[in-house]
Amino acid sequence: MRISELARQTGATPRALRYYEEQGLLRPARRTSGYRDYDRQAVPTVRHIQLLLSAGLGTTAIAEILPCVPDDTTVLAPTCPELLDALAEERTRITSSIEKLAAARDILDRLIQGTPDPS
DNA sequence: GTTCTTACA
DNA sequence: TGTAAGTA
Repeated sequence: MRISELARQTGATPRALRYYEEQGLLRPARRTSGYRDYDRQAVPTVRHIQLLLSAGLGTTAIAEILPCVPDDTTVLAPTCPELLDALAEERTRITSSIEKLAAARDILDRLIQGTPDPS
């Protein structure tokens, strides 16, 4: 199928699909016309990419995880240790971000309420 | 008409 | 990422 068809089936814009390819997330074949030619597997693969993206993972992390996922998989289940490691690392990063944001929020709370800061 | 690449805001 | 330009 061509790019617009894959876009229709996944909700991703053609722009995003080309970007995924640029990031090494998709490797569509090429027609003699130069048009990208995606196979059916591309649909679930793009859905996996979207899921991982919404989980906060970057394209580089996803590029490492994708090869661990059987392309015919419906639900993304941990298949190889690399996948678990990558997800665990991302979770650590997210936890760290949450802590920093919470600290920033606390500071704002004190400023808003005019409470003297603990230092 | 659709897609491609490149480039800019 | 959206969009415009100039092609194939």
